[in-house]
Amino acid sequence: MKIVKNKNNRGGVRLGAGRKTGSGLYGEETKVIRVPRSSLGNIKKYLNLSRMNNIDEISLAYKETTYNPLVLFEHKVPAGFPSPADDHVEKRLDLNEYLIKKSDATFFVKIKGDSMIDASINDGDIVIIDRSMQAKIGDIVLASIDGNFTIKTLSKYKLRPRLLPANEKYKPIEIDDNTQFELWGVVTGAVRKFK
Amino acid sequence: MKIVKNKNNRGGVRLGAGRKTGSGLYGEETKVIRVPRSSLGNIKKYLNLSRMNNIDEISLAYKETTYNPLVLFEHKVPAGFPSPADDHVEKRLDLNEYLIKKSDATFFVKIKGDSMIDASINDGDIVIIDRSMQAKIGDIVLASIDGNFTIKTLSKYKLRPRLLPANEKYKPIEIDDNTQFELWGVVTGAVRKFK
DNA sequence: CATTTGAATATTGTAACATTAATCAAATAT
DNA sequence: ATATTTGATTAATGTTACAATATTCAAATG
Repeated sequence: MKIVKNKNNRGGVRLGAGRKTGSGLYGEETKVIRVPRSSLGNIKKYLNLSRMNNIDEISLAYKETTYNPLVLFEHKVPAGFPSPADDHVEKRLDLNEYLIKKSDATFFVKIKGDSMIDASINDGDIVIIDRSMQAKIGDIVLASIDGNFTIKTLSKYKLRPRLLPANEKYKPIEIDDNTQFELWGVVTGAVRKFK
Repeated sequence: MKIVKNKNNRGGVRLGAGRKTGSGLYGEETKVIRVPRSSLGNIKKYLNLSRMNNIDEISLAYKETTYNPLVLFEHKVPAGFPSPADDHVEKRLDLNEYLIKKSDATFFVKIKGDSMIDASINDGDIVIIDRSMQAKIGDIVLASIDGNFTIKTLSKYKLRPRLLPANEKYKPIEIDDNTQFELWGVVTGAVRKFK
C-alpha cells in the first residue's frame, strides 16, 4: 500500500466559514411536499417563473359571506337626496354577495402594471376571477402564456385564440402551436381602494 | 408473564388484499419536491382547485388548447391582505372587510355617467363612501351642489372649495356664497362587475 | 347472508441522508 | 504586497426511508 501525502497543506478550520443562509435558489426557507406527478411540470415551471407580467398576488374568496348590511343608493339622486340615516329608503348590499357567484371557484388577483388600463383596470386593483365559468370571446380572462401570467381580453384570430391588452401601448398576443397557453379563469369583477 | 390469546381469530393472509393503486387523493402517482415556503400556500391551493374542479377545455371550439391550470405565486403581501401562504389555515379575502372600514358610516352609490372616467370610475360602478371621514384636498368626494348630487375630486380655488370632474369634457364647479354645497362623504373605494 | 375483524398494501407527510454549492481565510504563488 | 489556490465548513437541494394513516379484502363470526 502506498501512502500519498498531500502536496498541499492549505485550508483548515476557519471561523464563520461555510455557506450563508439565504444563498439558495429561493433565498428563503424551503419545505418538502408531495404532489401528483401530473402537476409536477406546472409547479416547477411556476417556480422557475422569473417575472410575473401583470400579476401581483392572489388570494381566495372568503367562504362564508359575512353579511354586513349596508346602505345602497342606486340612482341619479335628484333634489331631496335621502339621508343615509333614513332607513326606509335603504338597500342592503353585501359586497361578497354582489361580486361573487361561486365562492368555491373564485379567487382574487392583484394587478400589476398598466396593460389593462383601457378597461379601467389599474395597477393595484384586485380583480375577481371565476374559474368555473366558460370563457367566451370578449371576456377578460386570466391566462398564462409561455409561463407568464397575464390578464387580457380573449378574442379570436384566424381560428385561434388571441389575447388583447386593453392598452394601445401593447400588442395582441397570438397563440400558435408552439405557444404554451393556459386559461385560468374569467374576470368577473374588479375592486379598487382609494383610501 | 401472561399470554393473552386473541378472542378473535379472523382475518389472515388473503390474496389481493390491501389498498388499491389509484385510491389516493390524486388517483395517480405522487412525487416529493422541495419548494420555497412562500409558495406553499398557493401550490396547495392550486392542487385543491384542480382536484375539485374538473374543468376540461377552453370554450373556443378549436382543438388542442387544453385547459391545464397553472399555479400563481404570490410575492409581496401588503398589510391587511391575508396570506394564502399560511401553512394550514387557508385564509380568504372578505371584500367587505377589505373595502369597508366603518360599516356604520359607509354606504354605496351607483355611478351614472362618465364624469369620473379619468379616475377609472365608470358608468355602472358602485363606489363606497365613508361619511365619517374628513375630506382632504385631492380626495374623491360625494357632494351636493344646489341640490344635485355628484362625485368629484375635491380641490381648492381662491380659498373656496372647487369640484373637479375627472374628465376633460367637463368643467370644474366653483363654489360661491350663493351655491348650496354640502359634503356627504369620501369615496374610499369602487367596485365593478363585468359579468 | 350480513357484519366484524385483522392482514395486507397503497398513500402521505416528514425526517434523514447524501450530494452539491457557496463561502471563508490560511497557505501558497506571483 | 497582492493575487490565487485550496480544503474545511456549512447551507441548500433532491431523493430515499420511514412511520403513521387509509383503504381494501375475504375469512371468521353471528
